[in-house]
Amino acid sequence: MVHREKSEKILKSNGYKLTNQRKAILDALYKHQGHFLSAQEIYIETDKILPQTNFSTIYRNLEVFVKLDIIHKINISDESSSYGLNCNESHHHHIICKGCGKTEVVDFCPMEEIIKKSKHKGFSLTDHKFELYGYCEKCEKRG
Amino acid sequence: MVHREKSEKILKSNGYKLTNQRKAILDALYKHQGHFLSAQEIYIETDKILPQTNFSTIYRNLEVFVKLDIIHKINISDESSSYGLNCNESHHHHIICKGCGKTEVVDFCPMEEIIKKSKHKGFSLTDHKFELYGYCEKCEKRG
DNA sequence: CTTCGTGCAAAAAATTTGCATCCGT
DNA sequence: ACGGATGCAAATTTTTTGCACGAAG
Repeated sequence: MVHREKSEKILKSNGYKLTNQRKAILDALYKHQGHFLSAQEIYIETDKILPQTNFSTIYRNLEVFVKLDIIHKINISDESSSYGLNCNESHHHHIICKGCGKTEVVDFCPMEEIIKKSKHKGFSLTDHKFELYGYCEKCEKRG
Repeated sequence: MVHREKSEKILKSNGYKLTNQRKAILDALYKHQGHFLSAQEIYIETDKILPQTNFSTIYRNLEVFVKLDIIHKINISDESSSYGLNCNESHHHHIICKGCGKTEVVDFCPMEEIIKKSKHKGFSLTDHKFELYGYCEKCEKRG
C-alpha cells in the first residue's frame, strides 16, 4: 500500500501542487482503502471532507492519480469505472466483492503461464486484465 | 463460433422475434467476426446493411444477444463497451489487438490455478475477467 | 390479431472541456 | 508573481426509457 504521505510526495515530486481538494480526495480514498469506489462515490465521500468540491476536479485528479500510479482504475462488470489505491510495490491482481466493493490482493498472475506456453497467437503483448469477482464472507451471509 | 443460423435459432427458441433489424445487426457482427466492435461501430456497420436502424434498437438488441450468450461484452481499457460474437462451445478468454480490435481465443484459463491453490481469500467466486491486450502482427508492423 | 419490437425524441448517466478566477509555491 | 488547479457551466459521449406505431408469428 502506498502510504498516505508517500502519495503526497509523489504528487510534489512530479510538479503537482498539493491542494486541499487533492488532499480531500486522497483522504476519501484512504478512508476506504481496500475498496474500489466509483467516481460518484468518491465525489460523495470527498464532499463530506471538503464540501463543494467539483465533479470535474474529482475526474481530473483521479486521472492524475492514475497517471502517477497512486490509484488503479478498473471496470467492474458492466458498471462505470471504479478506482482504488494502488498497493504499489509489485504487480498484482484483485478479487473484488460485487456486494460492497471490498477487495483483496491475489498473489498470482497468469502471465507467466501465458509466456511460458507461448500462447500469444503472434500478438506482441502490452498489458492484461485479470480480475476475480464474487462475494466476501459478510456479503455472502447477508445473501 | 456460434453459427449464423444457430444464433437465429437461439433467438426464436427463446421467444424473440426475428426482425430485419436483428438480422442486420447479426450480419454486421458476423461480417466482423473475430473482432470486438463498439456500439458505435456496430451502429455504423448495421446502418450500411439496413439504413436508419435506430441506436436504441442497437443497444436493446446487443443486450438481448448478450443475455442469450450469442455475443460477449467487454471493456477494452478505458474506452466504452465492446461486443463480439461468442465462440460459445467452451469457456475461454481473448487476446485483443488495441490497434484494430482483432481477437484470438486463448485456450488457457487461470481459474484452475486459483482454485487449486485456494487463492480465494474467503470470497465465494462468481466470475472472473481475463483479457490480454497487445498488437497483432499487422498493427505491430504499421507501428 | 396479439404481442413484441421499432423509431423517435427526450432523459439520464458518465465524462470532458473552455475559460475566468483562485491559490500553492 | 507565476503557473498550475479549481469552479462553473456547458458540451460530449454513452446508454436508457416512455410511448405510439408497425411488423412478426
